[in-house]
Amino acid sequence: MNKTSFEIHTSHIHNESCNCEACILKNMLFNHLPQEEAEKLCFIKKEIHFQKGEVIVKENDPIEYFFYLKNGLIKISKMLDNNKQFILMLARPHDYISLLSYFHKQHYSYTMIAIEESVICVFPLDHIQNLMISYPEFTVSFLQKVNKTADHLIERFLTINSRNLRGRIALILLELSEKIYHAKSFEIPFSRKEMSELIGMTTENVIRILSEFKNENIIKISGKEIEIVNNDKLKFIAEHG
Amino acid sequence: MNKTSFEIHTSHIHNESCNCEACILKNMLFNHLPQEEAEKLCFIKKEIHFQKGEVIVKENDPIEYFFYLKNGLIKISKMLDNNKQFILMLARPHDYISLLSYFHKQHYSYTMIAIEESVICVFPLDHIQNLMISYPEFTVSFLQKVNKTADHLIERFLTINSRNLRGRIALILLELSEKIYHAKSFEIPFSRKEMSELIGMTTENVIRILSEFKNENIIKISGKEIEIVNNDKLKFIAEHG
DNA sequence: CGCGGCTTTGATGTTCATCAAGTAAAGTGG
DNA sequence: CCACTTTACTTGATGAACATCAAAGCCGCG
Repeated sequence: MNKTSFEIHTSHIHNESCNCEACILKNMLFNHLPQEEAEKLCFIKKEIHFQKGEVIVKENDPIEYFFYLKNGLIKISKMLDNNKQFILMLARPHDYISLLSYFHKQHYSYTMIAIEESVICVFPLDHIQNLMISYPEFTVSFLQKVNKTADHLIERFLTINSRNLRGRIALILLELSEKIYHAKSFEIPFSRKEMSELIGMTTENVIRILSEFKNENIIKISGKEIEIVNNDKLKFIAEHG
Repeated sequence: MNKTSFEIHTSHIHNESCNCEACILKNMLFNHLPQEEAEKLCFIKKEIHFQKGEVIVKENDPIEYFFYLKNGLIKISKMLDNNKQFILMLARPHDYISLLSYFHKQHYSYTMIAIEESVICVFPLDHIQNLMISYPEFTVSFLQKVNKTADHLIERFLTINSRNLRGRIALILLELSEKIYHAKSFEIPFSRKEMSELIGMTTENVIRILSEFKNENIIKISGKEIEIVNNDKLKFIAEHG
């Protein structure tokens, strides 16, 4: 509980040859570092693999590394006072989700859990901090990323909060379809309970509304397999619901 | 509408002698600048005064200046899709609220309105940006501030959202009493309508619950004058309500 | 086979928004 | 300063949205 999950899961670490050009160099953040620093980073980094459901970091874990999501999908959540989880957002590669907690606290404010098989790249925290002092443009681009992530998170929160339950379910289905899977048919990557945590409602009502949508021929659904049949209607519900 | 309020209100600008030692030097942010840069900033800055209710910046205004709140109290809000305002947070001096929008967008994400007589200090944006490149520690301290503000905002949002209406009213009354005025008796700095926007409920219910608290001898209230009589009970409601 | 966790549906009750209507307060123009 | 208008505040009645409770089916696992 008071150690990072990184250490718990060291068996997952893969030390690979430095083949991250495709990742790092495409990345606007690292564009602000000279070639040699980028290569050094690439050499230093460790890749850690997580299976679906594995905890990457826990709320209140000490921050000991800097990391970012190379590929996969994770959920970022926070415990509420009533002992319920609330999922703040889903994060994909290049969302720089780790940034939200860094640099002003010693401990993570949020829990991050892989909801699909994911790979994160881990760097020594002090190395990144030194780079930030040496290359101010690098730091500024961090700042931009943090602001963008925070804005997105607040926007999402406000949007979900101003919708009724049907609207919320519609929103999350569209998010999965458009932002994550880019497809009308996909497998919902979480349980009904997780889905309820993602949008702040009860599990029963998630199920009820999914059934409604099914009966209204807006979706086809069986277990976690879902197909969006009437996309326009779903969009209408998401906006006006 | 497409100009910043700063320009609309130029009559408010006061060019004063540089007497901001008490403000800037006490400030951890500016500790990362050399003396001469801090003095230059102090000389460049313009102070702008706002009366209660005046708009400082509007959502979607272009960001043309860097500013921070020297003294006073402001509310930061955002328009929801249903055309209702939601107040994200109250900000006091040194909250660096302006930071939330900077550096990744050309326009403000939020509206900021003075709810008490307030003074902001305004700097040319490019000057600050140049300082950020020249003094990385300064930039890092910005990053810390932004993260802290974002964390606080999210925390507040989640807390309010997991309470029933009585709990929300109790929370905001305690926030005013403990964080803003440091007193059991104070004048509520906003209307019942604004209060409802601050905690996401209807005006009618704000009034209803204030009346309930009055009848239960938890508070004395008359117009905007309020006195917290039973602080423990209010705290209980805020935590368990 | 039996147990626990996840899912589903139905019945019930609470919480809260909405509507309506009236009072108080505050600004406006003559 | 007073009549007038507008805005803020207050209370009650009603209904809708949603949580909670209860019960049963399903499925994987030991």
